[in-house]
Amino acid sequence: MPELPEVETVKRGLSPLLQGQTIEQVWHSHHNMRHPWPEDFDELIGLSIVSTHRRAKYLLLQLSDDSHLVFHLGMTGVIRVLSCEGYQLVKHDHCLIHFPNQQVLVFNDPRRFGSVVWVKGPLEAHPMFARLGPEPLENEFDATYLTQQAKGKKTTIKSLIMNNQVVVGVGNIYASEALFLSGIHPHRPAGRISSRRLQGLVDSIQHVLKQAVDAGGTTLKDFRNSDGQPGYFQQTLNVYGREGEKCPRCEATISVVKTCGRSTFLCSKCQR
DNA sequence: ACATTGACCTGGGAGC
DNA sequence: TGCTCCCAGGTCAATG
Repeated sequence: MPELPEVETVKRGLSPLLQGQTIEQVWHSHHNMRHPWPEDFDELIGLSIVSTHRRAKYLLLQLSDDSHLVFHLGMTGVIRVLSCEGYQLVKHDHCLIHFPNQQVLVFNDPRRFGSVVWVKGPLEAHPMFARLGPEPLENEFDATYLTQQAKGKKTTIKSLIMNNQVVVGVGNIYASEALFLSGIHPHRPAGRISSRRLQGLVDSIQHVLKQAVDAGGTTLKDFRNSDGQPGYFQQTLNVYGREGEKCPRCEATISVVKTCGRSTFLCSKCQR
């Protein structure tokens, strides 16, 4: 289940394999993904990949005509670059991109929450990107900003930090973890938290995301990086998926509650 | 305008 | 063993 650190890990793995490669052949399945397949997909042929980037949970391939091929991994998407010699399609393969060096990019996604979109204009003008908030690891995301975003909001703090218009890349796992680290109860109304505590939350979000990036992402069920290797961050999760275990800070028991339809793990003694 | 819920989709695990 | 049910969660449309 890729969040920001997982997509960043994939990007770092793919970058040296893709940079400078020219697209020689493309194929996509006829299954519906989150977005329809580009009708002119074949016109990718002949373009080359200038650089790879990440914005929020989107993986961006900048092409030689200044367009971007955008991948979203959804919940279960995996992108790998393999030798195309003798490569045979496996179940849930949805997109192949062949390169002249006998390598092929393979996008496999069992649940089809992911997508591949070809954006030809400026990214920030595309509806998918137009309303995205700042990157959590960049300077724009700080206590002043979060305090301003939280002001007057009745929604829960967990819902606020998972809102892409407020800040991108914080999914269910890292939201639970950051709220634990900063001692804030996930159900607390966002507008009723002091800016001092929001500063702590910003620090926690950045800390947990940096740690996870350094560990190569979290592996829960599905995530594999571009080498097919799992991430190692799950070994350092404090509360996520640990219902019934003891809080690492106090001796209370970790519980799970539902917030906006998502499981939220917390220590109700440490988090107020 | 803001806040919350449901739909999308499949595989895996629990329970019987 | 095999069946059914439920859950996982990112995003956005629909609803409150």
